[in-house]
Parts: sequence; structure tokens; C-alpha cells
Amino acid sequence: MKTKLKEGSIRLFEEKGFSATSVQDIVEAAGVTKGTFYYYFQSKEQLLMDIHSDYIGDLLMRQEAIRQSEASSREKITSIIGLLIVDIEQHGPSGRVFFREMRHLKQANAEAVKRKREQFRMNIEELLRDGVASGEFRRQIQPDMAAFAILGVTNWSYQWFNPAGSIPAEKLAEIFSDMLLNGIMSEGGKEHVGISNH
Amino acid sequence: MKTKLKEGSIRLFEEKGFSATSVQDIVEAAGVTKGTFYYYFQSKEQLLMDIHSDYIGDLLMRQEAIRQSEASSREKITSIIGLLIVDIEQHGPSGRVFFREMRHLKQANAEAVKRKREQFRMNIEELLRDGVASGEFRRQIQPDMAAFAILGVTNWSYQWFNPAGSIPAEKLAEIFSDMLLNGIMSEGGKEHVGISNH
DNA sequence: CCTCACATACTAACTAGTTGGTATGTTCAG
DNA sequence: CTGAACATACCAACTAGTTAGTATGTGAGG
Repeated sequence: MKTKLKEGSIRLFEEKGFSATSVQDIVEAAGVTKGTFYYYFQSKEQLLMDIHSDYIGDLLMRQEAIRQSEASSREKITSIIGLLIVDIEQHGPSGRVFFREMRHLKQANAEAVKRKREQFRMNIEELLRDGVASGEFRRQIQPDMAAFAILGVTNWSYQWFNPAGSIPAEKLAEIFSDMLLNGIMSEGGKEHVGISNH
Repeated sequence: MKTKLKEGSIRLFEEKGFSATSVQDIVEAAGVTKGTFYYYFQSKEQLLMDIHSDYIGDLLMRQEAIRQSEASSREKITSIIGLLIVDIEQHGPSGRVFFREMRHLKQANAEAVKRKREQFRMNIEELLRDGVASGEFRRQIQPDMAAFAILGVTNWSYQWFNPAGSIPAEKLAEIFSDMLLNGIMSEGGKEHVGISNH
């Protein structure tokens, strides 16, 4: 029943938002009453924290496996992009709740989640730094900003990508990896562009 | 007073979310009473629609100016990235409300906003198609997915970028333009990567 | 110059319903 | 007969929205 309450609430939070979803809505969707809800969860906020913890904990674990694998920086970055995009298929609703409803966590919980979120980002940053140091990536790349760019492309996909549509998640991951790694410009145009220093 | 109510509510919606912000909160922040609120706005939802219309309307207008300018596809794409990033400085809160609270608009309003949002995206897609056709951009680029990538990088910036921090908005726009146009990989590594067809 | 009709920009008090949370049961398996 | 897993009934606080009324301005006819 705990799982049913949690999974049902994810769908409701995604559709209506955390505040607009009442505990009554959640227990009705699960076919129980409020007594049951407060037997399993201390508060509505505690349930939201559970959802956040599950989501970011799982991603960090899977990112760690990629980090510790034997692969080039490029391959690791590509794997992380794949991890995030393919994850939409299974955890799209959780992700959307994660991105949108964090401000409804109380401060202590919000900080714990924020730290894990930042750890995920810093791990990408580190991979990028390694790749720049080894010459695999361009010298001009700023690892911190590049990490934000990668997370932007992938996280934004949660807002629009439909894994049941015409493009499979694996294909989208390839498209985005290619675009981020190789850029949009054709070879002829490249030398004209770059970061200016004025 | 109408402006004060609107601008105050944007800040509250950003901090607490639309549903968690009561009309009472809004009028207290503006120093008036609820009667005044309902004198200027038909409903709480109508106020949210106003915020959405203002935001997307302004962006579409400024995008149109870029589209109609005489410039290369690359320059136009760079300008649009700049438009969105520099906009964070002035309309960060509006943008965050726009991205997060659209599901609280009633259907008719949501559809109107969605159409304008899609128009903005399709305009980028068109610029990308032009660039691919003219050879300015790589043949392999898929304009629709590339548009989502660009919007991902820029829109995500609303979540983390602080224009008052050490990196000015104009600089960030340059960094992101460079990264999206030229990619992350160094020249030596490029030929190994690409979209496979298996 | 005055005043009457009307408009603008509000306020205080209210309604009808919903909220998260709690205190107190009841049921049934081990 | 115990305790885990639920249900019932309730509350104080809060919700969006409404109502009737009012202070201040404004413009035109006499």
C-alpha cells in the first residue's frame, strides 16, 4: 500500500502540482483513507521527500557505475546523456516532479536534495575536466558551463520528449550526444567562430 | 496598482508556486484588499494568464526582429541564444513561473500559450533548416531536435544562472553559442563520432 | 462658479467549501 | 491477545470568490 500511495501521488503531483494535490486526492486514488496515509507517512512533505530521495539516489548510483567504468571521457559523457534520456521512459513523472516541486520541501530536506543534485553535476564537470586535460575535448571548453549545458539539454527533454513517439530514447540520446560533442556548424564555418576575449 | 499586484505576484509565484500562493498573500504584499484584486483581475487564473501572455509575447516579438534582420543563420541562432540568456537578468522570475505553472491555466488559455511557445520553437527550427540547406550547418543536424537542444540549454539556465554572479549574461551567451555551434570534442577526436545507422 | 450624475478605485465583511493533520476507533493475521 | 494495518469522524485554519458600500475624482448643464 505504501508503494501504491507513492506511485499514485507521483502521477497526481505531476498532473496538478504538489500544492494543488490534496492528501484526500492521493488516498482516493489509492483506494484508502487518510488514516492509512498518516500511518505510512509523517506528512505530505515527507512523501515528497521520499519521491525526491528515490529519484536522485537512483541516478547517482547509476552515474557512479559509469564513472568507475573503463572508458574514454567521451564515452562516459555519452553514457551519462544516455542514462538521463533513457530514464525518461521509466521515471519521466518522477523527474518532472523532482524538477518542479523541490521548493515545497522544508529547508533541511531541500538542502540534502540540493547537495545530491550538485554532486551529480560536479561528477559531470570532473569528467569534462579530465577530457580537456587529456586533449580529448577542446581546450576552450569550460567544464562547469559545459556541465550546465549537458544537463540543460537532457533535463529539458523531460518537458517534451515522449518515449512512446516516433523517436526511441536511445536514438535521441545519440542525436544529443552527437550535437553536444560535434556541434552544429559544418567544418567550413568553424574557424570563424570562437570565444572572443574583448 | 494593477502593475504592483502583477509584479508582486510573479515574485510570490516564483517562491511558493501558484497554488501555494493565496490571493490573500498577493494582496497583502501589494498592501491592498481582495476587493481590489477582483476589481483588476477576473480570477487568480486570469492573473497567471496575464503573466504568461506578457512573457511569451515579448519574447516572440524580439525573436521576430532577429528573424527579419539581415544576418547569417549562425548569427541569428547566436542572437536568439543571447536573447534568451540576457533576458534572465530582467525576466528571470517571469520565466521560471512561465516554465513551471502553465498547468494551472485553464484549457483554452493553456492552448493559446502552448501555440505561442511552439511558434517560438518552430522559428528556431526554421532557422536551423535554412542553415543546413545553405551548408552553413552540418548535413546530419536534425532541425527539430537541434531546436530542442538549444531551448534546453537556454531554458535550463533560468534554473541556475545568477546574472549578478561572476559571469555576465553576455559572456554566458557566448559560451553556450560556441559550445552548441562548435561542440565539445577537439578536432582530432571528431571523425570517430557521428550518428550511426544500425 | 456650482452642482448633479456618473465613473474609478478601492474596503470590510462575508460565504461556502477545502485543507493538512489528529484522535480514536476497528479488524484480522500470527 | 497483541500489534500492524487500516477506517471514521472530526477540527481549526485557510481557500477563492462575492457583496454591498464608500471616498475621491471628473465632466457637463445651468
